[in-house]
Amino acid sequence: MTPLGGRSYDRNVPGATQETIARLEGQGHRVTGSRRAVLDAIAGTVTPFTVEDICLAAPDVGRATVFRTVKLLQDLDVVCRLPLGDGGVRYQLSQSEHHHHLICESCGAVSEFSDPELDALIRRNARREGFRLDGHSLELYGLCPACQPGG
Amino acid sequence: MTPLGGRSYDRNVPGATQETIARLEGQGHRVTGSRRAVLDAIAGTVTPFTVEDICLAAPDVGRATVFRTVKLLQDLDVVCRLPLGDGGVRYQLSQSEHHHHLICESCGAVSEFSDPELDALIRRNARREGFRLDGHSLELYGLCPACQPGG
DNA sequence: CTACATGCAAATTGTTTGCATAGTT
DNA sequence: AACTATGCAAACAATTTGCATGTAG
Repeated sequence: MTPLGGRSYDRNVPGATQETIARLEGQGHRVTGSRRAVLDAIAGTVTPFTVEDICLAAPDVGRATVFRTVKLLQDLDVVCRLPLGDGGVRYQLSQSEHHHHLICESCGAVSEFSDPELDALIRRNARREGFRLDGHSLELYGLCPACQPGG
Repeated sequence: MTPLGGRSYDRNVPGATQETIARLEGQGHRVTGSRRAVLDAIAGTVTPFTVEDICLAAPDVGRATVFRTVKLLQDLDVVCRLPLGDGGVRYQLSQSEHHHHLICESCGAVSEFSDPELDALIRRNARREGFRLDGHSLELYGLCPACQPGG
């Protein structure tokens, strides 16, 4: 993937779309208008996004196609599914580095952070239980600075 | 769904049902036959369970009531929802201590662990980002000992 | 007796599939 | 031209809701 050394949150990098298109071609998938539209929608979305977000951002693409495309992107490891605590299904670009989510229960904002020390500790716990770790997800729920009383 | 063998946290403790009934009464909720049946079903289930599991174990209780009861138990903090990677929804008794989940992507087994050091690190990250932390969820995905090649 | 709980079925919501057609390569 | 992808609608699956009836307190 694009070696974006970029910021942790806000918008997805524009280059990601181009690179994904290259990957589609490389794997023998066709680069269609619908797929471009979905990729653009994803690139313009604050992570993490829902299928609904994409449908709104790419209104000319049918729902079924959005679902099919998101699934395809999952298979290509371009996006990954994010199991949120509220049961809602979200996706986000699979980024090179691990990050976790801070979810504001008041305004719904999602920001990200990463902490190598935390990841190391997680790996250690998995090892202790005899698990072969493939991935993990960590979400913190609370109030963002702007939503705190007196903040 | 393959039960996870040989661990200490396989079955739910019998006392939990009685305690939950006491809590229901204490909060002004009625203790009905359906609710008892659902609680018994949960008590007899290997964690984590699905709504379907309960419907099978308590066939005389209508589906809607099972959903309503599980939601009530969530509100009472008797059970908690588990966001699994495959999108399936499971629940389990909220255990006394804070814990995290190890989810086997092969057999679906879910085991638990807790690590105060990890929790402390999580709190520190939230503080650094200015978040007022209310809760968090952490799931690790991988292969359990039994499902590892050569394991 | 009164209000809350239940069951059933209809209504929602979220996701997948069948099929004829449009679009890529 | 060959074959894949799309859109639409119907099919599904999971969960919620309206309402008349049952029942715990």
